[in-house]
Amino acid sequence: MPLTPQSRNTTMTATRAKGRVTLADVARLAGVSPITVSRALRGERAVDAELVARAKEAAQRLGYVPDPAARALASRHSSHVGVLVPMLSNALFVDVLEAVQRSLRPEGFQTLIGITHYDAQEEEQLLEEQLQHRPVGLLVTGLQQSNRARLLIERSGVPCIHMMELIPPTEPSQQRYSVGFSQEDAAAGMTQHLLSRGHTRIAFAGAQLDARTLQRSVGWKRAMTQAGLPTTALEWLNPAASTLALGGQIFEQILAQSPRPQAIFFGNDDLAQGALLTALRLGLRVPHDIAIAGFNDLVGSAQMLPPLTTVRTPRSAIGETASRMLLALLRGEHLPQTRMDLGFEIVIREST
Amino acid sequence: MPLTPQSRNTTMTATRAKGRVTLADVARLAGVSPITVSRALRGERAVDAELVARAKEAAQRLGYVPDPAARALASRHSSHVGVLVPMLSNALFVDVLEAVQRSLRPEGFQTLIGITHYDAQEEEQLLEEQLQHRPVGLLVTGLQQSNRARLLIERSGVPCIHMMELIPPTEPSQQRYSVGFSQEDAAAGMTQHLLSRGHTRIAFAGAQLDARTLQRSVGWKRAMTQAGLPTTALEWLNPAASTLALGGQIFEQILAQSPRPQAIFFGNDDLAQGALLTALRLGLRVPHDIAIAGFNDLVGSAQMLPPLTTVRTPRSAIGETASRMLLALLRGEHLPQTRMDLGFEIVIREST
DNA sequence: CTGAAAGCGCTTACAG
DNA sequence: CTGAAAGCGCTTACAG
Repeated sequence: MPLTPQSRNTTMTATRAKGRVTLADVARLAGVSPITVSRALRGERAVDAELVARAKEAAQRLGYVPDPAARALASRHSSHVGVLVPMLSNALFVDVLEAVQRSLRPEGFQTLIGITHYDAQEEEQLLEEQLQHRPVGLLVTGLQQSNRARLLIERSGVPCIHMMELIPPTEPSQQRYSVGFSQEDAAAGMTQHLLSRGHTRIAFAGAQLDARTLQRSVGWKRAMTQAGLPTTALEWLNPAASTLALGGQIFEQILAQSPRPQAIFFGNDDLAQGALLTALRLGLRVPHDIAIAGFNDLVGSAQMLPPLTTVRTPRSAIGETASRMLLALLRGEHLPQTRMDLGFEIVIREST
Repeated sequence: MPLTPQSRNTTMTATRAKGRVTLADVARLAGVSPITVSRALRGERAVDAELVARAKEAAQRLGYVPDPAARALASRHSSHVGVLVPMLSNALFVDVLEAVQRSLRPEGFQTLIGITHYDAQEEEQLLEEQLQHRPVGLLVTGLQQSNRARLLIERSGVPCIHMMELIPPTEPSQQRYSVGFSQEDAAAGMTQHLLSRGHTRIAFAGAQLDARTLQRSVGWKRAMTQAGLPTTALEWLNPAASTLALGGQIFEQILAQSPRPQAIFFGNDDLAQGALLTALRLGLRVPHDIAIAGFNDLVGSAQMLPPLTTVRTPRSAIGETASRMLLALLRGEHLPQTRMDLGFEIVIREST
């Protein structure tokens, strides 16, 4: 007779069929009621220390593992946290995700990762799917959710932390949390650095044209205007995805313009890296012939030729802080700050 | 009186409290039993066409959404698929993940992503966590799981597809599925290309030293040996993570050796890219002074100076095929092939 | 501080 | 082809 899962059960008497060790099994062994075991294992207070010890030992002995589905059904919420990021090919978000998982996993939460591809429709769809799983929390990128998405979040009652951007201090802070930095200030800061080098014709080139890239262009424009400089014909916006190859193309387009800008500030490092490589190919000397700056300090930027001046953004800290805020919220704590500005750093290397 | 979730319920009469629309609500509206609605909605056969229509309409009208937790509890399996990848900072796996999600989401499956950091212990841990969620399937990277991990998978009875590497044809194909290509053959192929260029001192440089990198070194060695060439003092293995910066360092180390190799085959593109940039900095002409080849055809390799010769690996196809195999398995289909060789392509650009 | 009862929202056998 | 019963494995009120 083959040893099927069924036949195996015949050898087990006290424990239930199906193989799985349940709370009832643990309770029986510990000599207490299942509810007490449940409370003991979850560390709920108001359980006698000795019973806790007995329950834990019994659970250990039987190799008991709580069933997340049963738990979710009974408690009306799962151990999932939904995370929405635009795209993993942007290394930025890989760092955010890493930090989120590193913070959430030890606390027993599973991350549900949704990739929106910078598409509000898809984000809405993903949100809907994630919400079906009754997550305990939501970590979303940016503030530009569609109206329906916003409504879905609100009505779900699930706490939501927005990452990367900051909710304007003017907004009445009602349940909306954000962790990030001012994209606009960071871009203005980089522009000021370029201005301090004596450049006056500073171009801004952005791709993808997501909200954050646009905010960076606003920061650039602000710094230019404050310096009394024109920005006309210096802004290069391309809706295509941000890549090395596109950076090279945009760079060549800009070079064809006359008068040629003295510096180009790219809205993301991959564009700047592509420009740097193209400059090398064309025999242009950076920064002597033209200065190049990037944004985000992505992998490879320090290895470029010359090494790229860029803005270092705190994405790991953002992922970690967002997770910590969520965790605090789940413990029922009140957050002293609903808006966490983690700042940025201008990293001056040799390309400017 | 404030409108709390509780008080809101008083306005609803027919439907249940708690707000959530349940199967029972749909059944009531459709005038059939809940089981019939359940079967109709899941597309289970053996339900009268008219009742199916009525059930679906009622579900639609009420905005019914099945509860995954209840479903999982009753059916003993969730809608989750566990996916294990080593690291997202290796762009390779971002492509795999993209493809997996693109294939699985439309079928109603949620992806549980675990990042192992190339650590067998962590993989084991992640596996254990994922298995608690009773996934319907597992997609894991490579074949080198720890014994305990292997046991966990086996005993769970959850179908598992291994990605990237191929299970040796000699292994009795019992329940183990694999999709990938021969890392060894691919490396041997690249080495042959280098040999065809007339090089005889061809070095191999690998980092991270995961199983696949090591298989590539074996392929390189095989091709060299077959060509009657020595490999002594030509193999450079570094356990550190594979990065542009490390590639540059290894490159300089190799250059210090004499006689200097005529070509270097890097086990991953990021290393090769770092070498290329360092060559540029040192004023070495590639491939004239030294030829450089990579592996994987990662983003940026085509933009390098000179563009990098490399092996294009079918990671999107791997993710997609693995998903499709899993889907077929879940439908109870028998897979004609338990081992899918998706091949590779030697992409010759200007660096060799 | 502890427990008996009820129920979370589905699906799985089992009848008919 | 359809349904009444039972149960999946927990936790939430509610008592004591």
